[in-house]
Amino acid sequence: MSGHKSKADGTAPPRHADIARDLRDAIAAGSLPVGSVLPTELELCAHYGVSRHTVRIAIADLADGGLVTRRKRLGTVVQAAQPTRSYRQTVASVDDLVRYGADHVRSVHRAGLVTASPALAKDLSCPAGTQWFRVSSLRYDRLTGDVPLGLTDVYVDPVHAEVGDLARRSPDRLISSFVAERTGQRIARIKQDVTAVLIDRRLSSLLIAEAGSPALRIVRHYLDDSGALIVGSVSVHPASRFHMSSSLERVGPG
Amino acid sequence: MSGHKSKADGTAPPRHADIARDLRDAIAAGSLPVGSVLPTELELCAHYGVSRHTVRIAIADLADGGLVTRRKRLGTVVQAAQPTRSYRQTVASVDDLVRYGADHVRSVHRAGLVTASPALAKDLSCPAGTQWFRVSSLRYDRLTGDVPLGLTDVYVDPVHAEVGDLARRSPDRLISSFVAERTGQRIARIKQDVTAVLIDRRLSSLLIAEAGSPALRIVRHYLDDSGALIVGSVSVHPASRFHMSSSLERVGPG
DNA sequence: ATGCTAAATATGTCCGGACATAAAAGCAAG
DNA sequence: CTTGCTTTTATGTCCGGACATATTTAGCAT
Repeated sequence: MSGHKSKADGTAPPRHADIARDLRDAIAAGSLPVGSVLPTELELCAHYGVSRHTVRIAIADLADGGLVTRRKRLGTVVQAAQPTRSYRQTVASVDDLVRYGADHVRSVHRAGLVTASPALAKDLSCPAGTQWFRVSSLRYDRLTGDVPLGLTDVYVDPVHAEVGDLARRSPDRLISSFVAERTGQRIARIKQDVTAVLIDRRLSSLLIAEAGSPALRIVRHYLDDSGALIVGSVSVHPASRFHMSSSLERVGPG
Repeated sequence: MSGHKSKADGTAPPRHADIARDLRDAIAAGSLPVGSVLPTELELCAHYGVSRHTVRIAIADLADGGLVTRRKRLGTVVQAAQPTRSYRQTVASVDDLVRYGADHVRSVHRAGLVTASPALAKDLSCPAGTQWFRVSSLRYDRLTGDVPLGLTDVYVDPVHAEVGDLARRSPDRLISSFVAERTGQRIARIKQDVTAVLIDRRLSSLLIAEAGSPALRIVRHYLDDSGALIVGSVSVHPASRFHMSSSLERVGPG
């Protein structure tokens, strides 16, 4: 151990950082390709001449960066070849994501079973003909309240049809959170797709907006840990009343 | 220690998680307010009857969530009362943010000095009448190349007017990165605002898209560490050729 | 009162050991 | 060949000890 006291000159990194960097380089260089299993903790201890504690800290760093995942018996599996995280957008909740605040309220317009048309099937990445329970709601600003900010269709498995009533009774809460509660599933990932559309004649009367005027159309998939779709949603917001703001900050080294 | 074997029934969380939750609750409840110092590691060991290792894991969890920061001699200081980071969107680079990949190329359409109109002043959060050097570029898909994916106006301080030539010579690189390099400033934060517009007559010929058709309009501010605007940009993308996809994943506890 | 130095304090790194847990692999029986 | 049980394997939790490091505090000299 006395050899390691030489780091007392203040210029040497901790051992675990060296090991993490070594492993990170090996992954990036392809010698530990995506899908491969890292040497076991004990093998790495032998290889680097360090304690298991030190190896674990190093690997935890890789896991935090999303490069590897760890499973008992199977080992430590490479998930990604690059630490890809240089900018980060953080939101506290799904509410923040959709830019609704405390002054917005939802009004359920209609709810019921629907069969996925080819267009809806494309939105929800499901087979055409799939049955969904749809809750359509208009979103208003609580203070002004006169015209809707947007219309959102939320799609859930028909076994959760009771969320229609729950949504009516709790207009301040998102439907996706009701479903997550009732199923015990956790929303682990949200995929979002934004595009621009023209408001058609059907939406124009609902949204009290001129047909042909521009709107943002946002499709969201709320996914659980295994990647299964828990809830889908399709929102349309007249451009004049709604925009999406976000902020990304740099993390890690430049 | 034998009392702790009772967690072998599979239902009890690890001890470090209980301690982290306790501390998190105390912080949220205000008994450990922002700016205060947590009990020392050794005090927490005595209080919870656990080893220092266990306490450190618990506090590391709080530190990862941004609730506390740790300093030698001073101790562990509460930074925030709420864990604000539940979902995270990560992008590797500014290129990824704007959804341009290796198969897209930029063609400079025009470059020159402009004076900020009230509308532009609103976009760039600057006083009307401010002078900017503007570089207008069309973005094409390298493979298909026939119609533009969008038009982007980038605004920089006129002292950096040479980026116009740089942009012409390196059509694969973002102008914001040129500016950052030349000024030695680092893009620390990117603010983005997305809305929907109709393509007007001027843009329709540039973008080879029908006037009145929908498009995404994206305003971005590239900010340095002090929050100063380094570069502004305004992009318009016909909806039929461009959409914004993003993915947010859950971090930290449910 | 000011400045410098040494001591004290709280966190950071690392070691090694023991046991728990999840899950893959192996083996035996039907 | 399939099923069920046991063993083995790799990670996860936790203990306790030792030394290093950054930095504040206390003490002393001018």
